[in-house]
Amino acid sequence: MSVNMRRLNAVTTRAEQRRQTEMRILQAARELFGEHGFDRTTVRMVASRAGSDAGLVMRYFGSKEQLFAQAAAIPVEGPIEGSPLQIAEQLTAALSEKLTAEPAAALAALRAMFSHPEAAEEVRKAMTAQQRQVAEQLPGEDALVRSGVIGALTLGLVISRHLVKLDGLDAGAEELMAIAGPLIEELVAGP
Amino acid sequence: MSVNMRRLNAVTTRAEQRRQTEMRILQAARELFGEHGFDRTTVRMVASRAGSDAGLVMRYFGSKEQLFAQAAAIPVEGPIEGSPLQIAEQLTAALSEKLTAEPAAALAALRAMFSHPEAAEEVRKAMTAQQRQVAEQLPGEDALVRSGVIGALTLGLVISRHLVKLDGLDAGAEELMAIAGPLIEELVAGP
DNA sequence: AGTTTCAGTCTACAGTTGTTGACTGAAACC
DNA sequence: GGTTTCAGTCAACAACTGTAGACTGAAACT
Repeated sequence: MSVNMRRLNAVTTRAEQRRQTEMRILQAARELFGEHGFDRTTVRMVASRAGSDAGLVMRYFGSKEQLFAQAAAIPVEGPIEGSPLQIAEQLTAALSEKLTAEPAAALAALRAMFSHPEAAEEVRKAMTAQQRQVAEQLPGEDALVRSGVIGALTLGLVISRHLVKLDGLDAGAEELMAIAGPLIEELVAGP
Repeated sequence: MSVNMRRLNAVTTRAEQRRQTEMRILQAARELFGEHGFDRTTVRMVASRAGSDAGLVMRYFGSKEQLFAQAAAIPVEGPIEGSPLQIAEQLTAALSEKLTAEPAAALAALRAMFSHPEAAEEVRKAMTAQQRQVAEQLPGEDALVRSGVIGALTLGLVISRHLVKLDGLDAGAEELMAIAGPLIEELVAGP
């Protein structure tokens, strides 16, 4: 009982304290990058919201770029496969989730895409990968174009709802899906 | 013949020289704002590409903000009206034009929208106005939502094509319209 | 011809930013 | 108990930015 034993009244050990601080910084970064984009978010702002210090942010994450990379990492989406009908179901389910989910992290990546070339490239890669995979399983000559339109529709809906806050798109997710769902089915089925 | 007569060998008068310089600056601003967004574009970059000087840009346009406002002004779109069939036609025509047109100015506005709050508000206003106007003429209970989805689809297509450069969306505008057109018709018609 | 205007250039300033390094105190170890 | 480690703080720097103002020379006017 030599190591790690002095945790009697100390509520948090040192390693855990650090982990918590890192998480607070990362969360603050996600929020701020999502609200103001990469360029308008300063390291000092992040540190301040996290109740921390700019120097510490640098030490823990290396640079603002690396902090951003961790904060706005695009979650990898599972493969979409099956019969056209199943594909349509999975696509609408994915869209529904994107419209419902807490938008902080996704917004950070989307915002950055418009001012931060590397982020744009990453979004492009993520979208292209999924789009290609879907296209392979769609019937028809213009499968790639149609799956591209599906991606565009998804992107447009997410941006219009969470970023532009367009009138009407603040409707319930079910109502939106009732309208967007058939469009996706139609795009999956082809002409 | 006292005024404006010394234009013998002088290829350009002074007033015209100035107008040309202003135009060069404005064009350079459009290009650079479109390529790099508002924050990543510096007044010096604009001046340099225009073969001019940063101080001069300030004197002519007042501030970087005002320069941007002029460079990225959103072109006012004509009203859309008529029978649902005519509306669908006008909407598809508008989309087709947005997919074909030179994207510099539009990109500047779009890029800025995600990092520049005032620009975001302006885009929101422009989109909302058109969307409301369209919604008024659509049948059905959920007209506003459907016209919102039309806006989202349009936005998503423009962004995916010009900014993300998504695979498949680099197809000819006709091919794209052959796919997107029916979707718009369906959204206009309602359930 | 002499004076005024003004397009264009150059220099400087004040504020902000990312980033670094020295310092401090308490927890972790022997 | 004494030493080491390390999370957290503070102050400073170098680069860059928007912006202002003084200056220059030639065109425009009388």
